[in-house]
Amino acid sequence: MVKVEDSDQDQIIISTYKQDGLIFSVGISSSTGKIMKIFLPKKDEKKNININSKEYADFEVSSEYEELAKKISKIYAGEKVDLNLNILDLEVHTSNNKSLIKTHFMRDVLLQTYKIPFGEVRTYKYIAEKLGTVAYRAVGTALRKNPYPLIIPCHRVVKSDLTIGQYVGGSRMKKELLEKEGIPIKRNMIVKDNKFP
DNA sequence: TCGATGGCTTGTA
DNA sequence: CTACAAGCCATCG
Repeated sequence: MVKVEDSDQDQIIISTYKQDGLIFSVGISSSTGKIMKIFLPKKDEKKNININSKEYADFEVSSEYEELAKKISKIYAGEKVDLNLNILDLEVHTSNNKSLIKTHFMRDVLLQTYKIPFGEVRTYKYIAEKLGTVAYRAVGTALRKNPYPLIIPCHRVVKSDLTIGQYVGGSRMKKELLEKEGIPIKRNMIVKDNKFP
């Protein structure tokens, strides 16, 4: 039986925006126009391109979505930016395509995380319980692979003891993101207030 | 397919 | 307070 691997390998358009010495980039599917990947800011431009070429077989750099990349930089800066979910590709793809959502569990985790309001946090346990499971740890594993950091605010998910927890961009970046949203943190611990569920 | 591995949680010392 | 073990479950190779 012959398996066709590259039937849905469409072209990815990469747009970037530079701000304060940081490079923000976003990958859009040329066929659907939806976001396939948000890259956390990088300092090194060459590194940025290397990641793209490693990730995608076929991509081109274009300024077409520069405004979108700019919006993402604003989220990083701590501004409250509303971006609708329908600009993201949230379909479940069981193929071995990279940077896509492969399971319903992962999709559910991402959707639940999206609901966390600006300036608030929830725990991994909370997300799991909302999904009716005790797979606390698997929630973390799913968020680790979040293709849309900042838009899907996985930085707002913290540990049950209220310490920050891990983050793909490093726990320092996670802490800074939370502080920029006005969440009080002492050492590595969220200071509990009435915004906590 | 199955064991190893994780952005976790809880209990115990 | 810290440290560590056991439990849990989705994912990966």
